[in-house]
Order: sequence, then C-alpha cells, then structure tokens
Amino acid sequence: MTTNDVQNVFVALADPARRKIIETLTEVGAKTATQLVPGLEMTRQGVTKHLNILADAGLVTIYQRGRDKYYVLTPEPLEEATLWISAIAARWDERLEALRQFLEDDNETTGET
Amino acid sequence: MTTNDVQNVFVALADPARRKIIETLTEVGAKTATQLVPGLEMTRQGVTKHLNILADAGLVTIYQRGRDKYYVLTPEPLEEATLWISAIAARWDERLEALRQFLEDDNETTGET
DNA sequence: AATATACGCAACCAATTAGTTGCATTTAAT
DNA sequence: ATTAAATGCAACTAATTGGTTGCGTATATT
Repeated sequence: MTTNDVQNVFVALADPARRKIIETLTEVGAKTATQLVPGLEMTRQGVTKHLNILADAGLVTIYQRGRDKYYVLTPEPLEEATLWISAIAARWDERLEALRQFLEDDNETTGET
Repeated sequence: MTTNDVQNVFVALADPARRKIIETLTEVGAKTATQLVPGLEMTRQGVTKHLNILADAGLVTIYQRGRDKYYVLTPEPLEEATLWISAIAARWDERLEALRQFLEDDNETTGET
C-alpha cells in the first residue's frame, strides 16, 4: 500500500485549494467545512470534496462535535512524499559523475520551453 | 513565480508515469523519449507529453545530440516541494499544544472513510 | 540517393476532476 | 414546537487530463 499512499498524497498536494486548506488547518488547528468556505472561493460542497480527498490521503482526521464536523491536519503522510523526494535526491548525487561524463561528450541545448 | 513553481512541481509529481520517468532518469542519467517508451506502457507521444510537463516544472533539461533529444533530470525544483512540506511540518509542531486542548474538549470520531 | 529512425504538431477521444445546484436529514437554538 | 444551521447525497456541467492516431519534417544510415 505504501506505493499507493504516496500517490494519494501527491495527488492531494497537487491542488492549490487543498494546499490552502492544509495551510489554514496548520494555522488554526481545526475547522469545519463551512468555516473553511470564506477564503476559498467555492461552495461548501466543493470544500467538502477537497476535504474528502485529503482524508483519502490520510492528511486530515475528523472530530465530530454534535452537528459540526471538525477537520484536523494529520501531517504524518507528508513524510512519505518527503521520503520519495529525498530518495531521488540521494540517488541523484551518486549519478552526478556519470552525468558530467555525458555532458562533456555533447553540445548543450537550453531545456526551457 | 515561487508560488507557481511549487504548483507545477506538485502537479508533475502527482502522476505515476512521471514519477517513474524521474526514477528512471535518476538511475540511467539521460534518455530520449523513445528510449523511455518500454517500461511505460504508452506511445512515444504520450511519453513526450509527460516529459513536457516535467520540463514545465523545471525537473528535466534537454540535451540535443543530432536528431536525438536526451532528457536529464534537474532535481533542484524538488527542493521547493520539500520546503513547502517542511514549512507545514514546522508550524504544525507549534500548534500541537493548542490541538491537544481542542481534542480534550471533545468526543473523537474515526477519520477514515 | 534511398531508406529508416527520431522527433514535432495537431486533432481527436474517453475518463477524471473541480465545481455547481437541489434537496433531504440531523442537530441546535428560540 | 418551530425555525435555523450544518451536513450528506446525488445528478449534472465544463474544463482538464492522459492518451491515442495520423501526418510531416529532420537527421542518420546503407
């Protein structure tokens, strides 16, 4: 499941509204869907959909207080994203020398589009 | 641009084919689009589209050698993703105490769907 | 010179995504 | 008891995404 976990986390982080929710929950601690609506330009149901995606990634936990449903950040799954990235970075450092080899043989071109 | 950068990086990382390309380039150093086709179950044009998205995020650089176009990883933009995540983690640690407060007042519910 | 290989571009398609509206249900407040 | 507030669920729409096919062009290879 670990491989699917990192997928869900990266998908969750790929949307600006969801990152903003994460930032807000980081600052405020706990909020309901309706409390999150102002600031995100979107209806409550839209916010709820994003919260569900965050919940699927394990990034929020829900605490129900009567009719209110408070969402709280669960940052642990972020670690999996960080691990994936740092594994790449680590292996990349090993490859740098071989890369230099490649570049010396060649004429370079700009990679910008 | 920094805010848009992190958006492009997270979008790039959200697709499994693109993460696989990143992993392959990390191990092999440089490959052309057609060389990447076996292993990803997809046509060359499909691969090219993914490579363009990676290039938009600044995650690959292109070196042209005659008619061949070699893609090489540029891992620097990954740092922005890592920074975003670690900023969240850092602020989150500060909030933990306030959170404990919130949880004590309440009856908890499972956050799984 | 002729053939083969690698790439670029554009149109197209199916599936997913982001968001909406509308309505029903549950819980709280007066 | 009535009204108001918060959520849930489902159907629907528009835009984006992931991928394809079909072609033309540029560079190698024989």
